[in-house]
Amino acid sequence: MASIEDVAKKARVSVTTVSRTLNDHPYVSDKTKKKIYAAMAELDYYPNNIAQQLRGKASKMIGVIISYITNPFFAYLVDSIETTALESGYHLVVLQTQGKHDLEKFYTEMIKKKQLDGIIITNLETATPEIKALIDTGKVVICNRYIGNERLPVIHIDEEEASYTGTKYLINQGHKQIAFCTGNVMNTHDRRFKGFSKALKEFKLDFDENLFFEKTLDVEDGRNFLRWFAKQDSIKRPTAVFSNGDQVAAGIISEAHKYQINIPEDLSVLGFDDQPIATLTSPEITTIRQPIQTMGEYATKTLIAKLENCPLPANVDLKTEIIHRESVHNLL
Amino acid sequence: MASIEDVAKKARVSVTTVSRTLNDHPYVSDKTKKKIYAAMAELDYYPNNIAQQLRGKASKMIGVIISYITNPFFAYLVDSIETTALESGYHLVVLQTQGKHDLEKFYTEMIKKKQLDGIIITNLETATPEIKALIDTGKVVICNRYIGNERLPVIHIDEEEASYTGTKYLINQGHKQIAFCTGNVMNTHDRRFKGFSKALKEFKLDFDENLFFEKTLDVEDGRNFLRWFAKQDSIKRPTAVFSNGDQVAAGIISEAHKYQINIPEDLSVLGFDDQPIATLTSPEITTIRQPIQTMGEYATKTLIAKLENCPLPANVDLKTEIIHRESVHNLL
DNA sequence: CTGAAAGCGCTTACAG
DNA sequence: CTGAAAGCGCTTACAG
Repeated sequence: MASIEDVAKKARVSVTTVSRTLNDHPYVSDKTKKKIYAAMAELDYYPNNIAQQLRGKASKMIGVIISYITNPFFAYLVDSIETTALESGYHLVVLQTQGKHDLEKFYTEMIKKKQLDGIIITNLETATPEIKALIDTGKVVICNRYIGNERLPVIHIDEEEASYTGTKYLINQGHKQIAFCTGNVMNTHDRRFKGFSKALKEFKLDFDENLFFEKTLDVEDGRNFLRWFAKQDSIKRPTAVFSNGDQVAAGIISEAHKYQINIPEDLSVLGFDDQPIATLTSPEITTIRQPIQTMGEYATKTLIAKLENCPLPANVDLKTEIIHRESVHNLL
Repeated sequence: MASIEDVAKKARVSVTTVSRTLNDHPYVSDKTKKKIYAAMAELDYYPNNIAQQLRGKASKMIGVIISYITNPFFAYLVDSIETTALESGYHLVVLQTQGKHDLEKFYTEMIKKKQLDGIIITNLETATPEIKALIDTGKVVICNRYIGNERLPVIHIDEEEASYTGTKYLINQGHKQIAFCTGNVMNTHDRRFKGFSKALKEFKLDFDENLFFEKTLDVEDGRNFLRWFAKQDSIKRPTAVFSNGDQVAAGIISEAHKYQINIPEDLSVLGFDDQPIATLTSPEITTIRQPIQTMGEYATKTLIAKLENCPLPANVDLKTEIIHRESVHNLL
């Protein structure tokens, strides 16, 4: 690989001048520039980005920590982050934890090793002092969710409001026994559960603990829910389920076909996210749309602004919205 | 940020000794090591990976060029590549072209700039001399597909065989008018089309050009196909469609509900890939399973072996298989 | 407009 | 077992 020195020799100038040409420094004569460009082309020269970084240039690489890229929610989030990052000249490293949360520490150390300029963490599990320090230096931004109970700046939708509105919608359709699925374990800090409880309370409905489902995240969890449902006495069955995402909803709907359970007549299913799958099942999924793209874009712009000490992007409203399709039945 | 020199000073040894400790060099006394570790901890020292790279260490970053991460096929491929790479200590940079193939050049230049050790290209469009040179140096591996007609080493399934077998299966179920969807434009080098034609010829069936559908890639393209189908006279309609992936198949099936067209009675749909969506539609999709995970793993191991001058991994058989579900009707 | 030289933070051949 | 010094390929303050 040709180095800047090779170029300098071939063009019969100093490395300083070559470097200046590379960096569009004003004080290089056109004649010299031409010579240098010719030499570069001849040698197929590309500046060694590593050497540039050692001289203080940013790596222009940011990371995103996610659980699974195969989860469409994250695929869409990563898409939006990658696209936004590229616009500012950054490349994106995908860091999957696959549920192993000890990898979070390993990944964030990449900042200290200078491999990465910054990181976007989605669904932070625990805020270690290291991560908090990194947040303070502006090299880490949290997006989507933070499970712990400390106050931390997180870019997210209003989970409580979304879930409150969704639950109220179900209640207004005449549902009184509503199952609730969460991706976490039971946790009073869970914002979606808070919104759910608030709506219930408002309508003086009791919450039945047997209708609470923990760690319900993907298609298979949805299928399992339906299998549980099928086993219940018809009187004890919930009439609706607040599923924790369209993947879960799709699993419920698909499995229902096998048990001759009619969706939505026997069970109304409310999704979350509004992923493409929501229009591919039969019936299609009524769901709470989440502005994934805007969220990813805003998180990325915030991180890059912090990295470059620029003014932060204007606040955006991460509004959610109920998309009415076919999986919720009106009992009234 | 503390540097190796800071550590050396604090531990009262030379930087050489610190470096040796860092790299598990044998000739450092335990006593010295202890002092050094203590100093490192106190200073929260992390070796600057950039400086290490400038001294010849690999960046341990590889890239993968894909069109869209939101396409589940690529999400699964990237998942498998990332997981395999991490096992060898490599991190993965996701490089989306989003259809803009001029980005391929920009991305491969990251190798020359030393930002990336190597790259896996999926669906290479055109093999420029630069890319061919990179393949020769072992820094680029092509995975999945190469559209051009030069002979290039590509890690892929036997597309022709898969498509031949799938088509024969449809014919054996009594189908004679079979529509064919491809992601590309009409191209006699298209392996799937070759396999399709071969099966047709074998059974002395004519291919109807009107049943050939170009650039059919995603859910929306599937919906469009169904809309076209619904408009045809029943006699002119194909009885089956070789869709170019489960996304397309899912779009067809979903749209069929809206047009009162029964799948598979009115139209048999054969998918490709065997993605999770294949069990979520109603009816579920009969499809040709593709070993995406094995393919990603093998491509990654091959690239890393080449980068590290190790023996290449043993050849694996990337076998495809028809998964029988509900979307193909037996006419006999 | 141009160049010599220091230095970014490491590793390693050489010397002890 | 330990250390002084060169050098990886750049950029930049300084001098001209």
